[in-house]
Amino acid sequence: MGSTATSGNQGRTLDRALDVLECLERSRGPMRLSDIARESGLHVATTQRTVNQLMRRGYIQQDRLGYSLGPVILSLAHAFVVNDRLSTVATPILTELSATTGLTSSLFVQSGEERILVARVDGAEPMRYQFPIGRRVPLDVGGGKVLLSAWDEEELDRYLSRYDQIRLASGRVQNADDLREQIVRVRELGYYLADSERELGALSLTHRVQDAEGVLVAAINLVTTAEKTSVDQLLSFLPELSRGAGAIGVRI
Amino acid sequence: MGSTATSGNQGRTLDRALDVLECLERSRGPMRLSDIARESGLHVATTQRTVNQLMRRGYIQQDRLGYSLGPVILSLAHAFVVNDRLSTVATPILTELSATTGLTSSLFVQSGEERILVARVDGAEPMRYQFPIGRRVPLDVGGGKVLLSAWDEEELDRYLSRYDQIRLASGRVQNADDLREQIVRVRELGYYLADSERELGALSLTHRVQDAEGVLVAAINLVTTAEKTSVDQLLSFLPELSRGAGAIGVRI
DNA sequence: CACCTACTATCACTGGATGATAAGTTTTAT
DNA sequence: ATAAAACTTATCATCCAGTGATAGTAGGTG
Repeated sequence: MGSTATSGNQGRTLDRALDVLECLERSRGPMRLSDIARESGLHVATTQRTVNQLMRRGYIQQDRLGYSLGPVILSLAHAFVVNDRLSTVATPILTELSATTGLTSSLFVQSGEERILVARVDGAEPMRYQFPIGRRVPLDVGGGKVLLSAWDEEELDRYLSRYDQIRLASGRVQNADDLREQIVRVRELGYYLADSERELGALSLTHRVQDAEGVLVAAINLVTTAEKTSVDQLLSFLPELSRGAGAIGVRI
Repeated sequence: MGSTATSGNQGRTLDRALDVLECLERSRGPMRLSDIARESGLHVATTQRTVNQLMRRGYIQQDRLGYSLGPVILSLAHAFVVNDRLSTVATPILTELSATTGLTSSLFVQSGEERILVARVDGAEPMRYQFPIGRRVPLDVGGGKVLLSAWDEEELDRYLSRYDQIRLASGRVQNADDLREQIVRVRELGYYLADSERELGALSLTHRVQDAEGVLVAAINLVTTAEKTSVDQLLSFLPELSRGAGAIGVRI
């Protein structure tokens, strides 16, 4: 509920419209108007106007069961895919990385306090469950910490001070201090190894991607399972992973 | 310029924001702030506010070269793909259609005065150039006429009365009368055959998709080239195409 | 160093967004 | 079949957020 918007109360209209869109994004299956209103904390009349405006533009569609995202989203996504420098640069490098390691490799970027998977190349034998492109994951789990490690102290402090309150309820095992410790280690090493963190037996090795000026722009990782790959084996791919990250960095 | 928005002057803010997004959608490569302002006909200050709001939310990203669509678009698109009833229902049917015919089959829906490709399954030997998923095409070219054929007279009249003025400039061969004639024929037959209409040697056979109540919800087509398939051969697939359309229709 | 361009910040004004209310419509229950 | 419950659309006075002219700042170029 309430979601991200209305910080300070400026740019309300647009923020609310985006709230509505992301409401539908999170929902699986169509939503009724009143569902959207409740979920996003808006007045029904406001929701109705917003939804209709988005519908007129094709960002939302309506059927008997309710409202859902519309086909124009696909048009935007296509434009993103063909234009985005980072993902187009990264894809061939991920392909090579997956070829040499036999594992699934992927690239994700930060967006707010989440990371978004923008490219993925499957390994020799794809895993039973792969993150789909476009998937959003919070920054505090798994390889997201690589992105957090680039935050300046002030931002990080603010984030961590909120962290315990917000995340304890949603069932995180780690607390703010654990997280800070992990972030510090990532800063030293430049990579992060996640062992059964998100799912039992899931392994991932994540490395930061920096541009020519040294600013963090993304992260790439190799993901596998404990059955297929040992931790040591995975770590042995670190040079390849690091080289891949460097190759992406210089090309943007 | 000016684009779709500001019809009547209501819901301005949101419409303008969407204009900005679609501005970036059309552009290949990043745009400067002033480019966006000029292209969308907005004041620079307004553009700046809008762009920053969209950027805060991840719908737009900025690099040295300018602004472009952001990764959140991918998240929305992923949600659309997994939720959209029509495209998920259609895909297996398109797969079967492509298997039996050996041709590329696709599904598109109407959005405003354009159609959007929402699903595609490649044939045995994919063509050199395929429409990508998310591609927008005006309704008056090729199989789009199948969607136009479902418009009621009043809407169609208004559309056709604008047609000559708007489209003659953008190099269409057909005029409003030609178009009306073609639409009438589609209404009788239920399908449309496009022969070298968009590109020389390109052939496509498009059939309407109606739901249980008989309202048009989409169109499916088979697309091929003159070298690979004769017009008669393509027309011989009409029963399969029609059956596929029916199968989609009843499942939604 | 001066010039140009791109972007950001400020602020008074005003018109569009807002939300309470009510009417209309569809779906569900009895 | 009828009632009722839920969902959606329409109306409108109030007021605040969006607007855009202006000015200021940063970054790059000749």
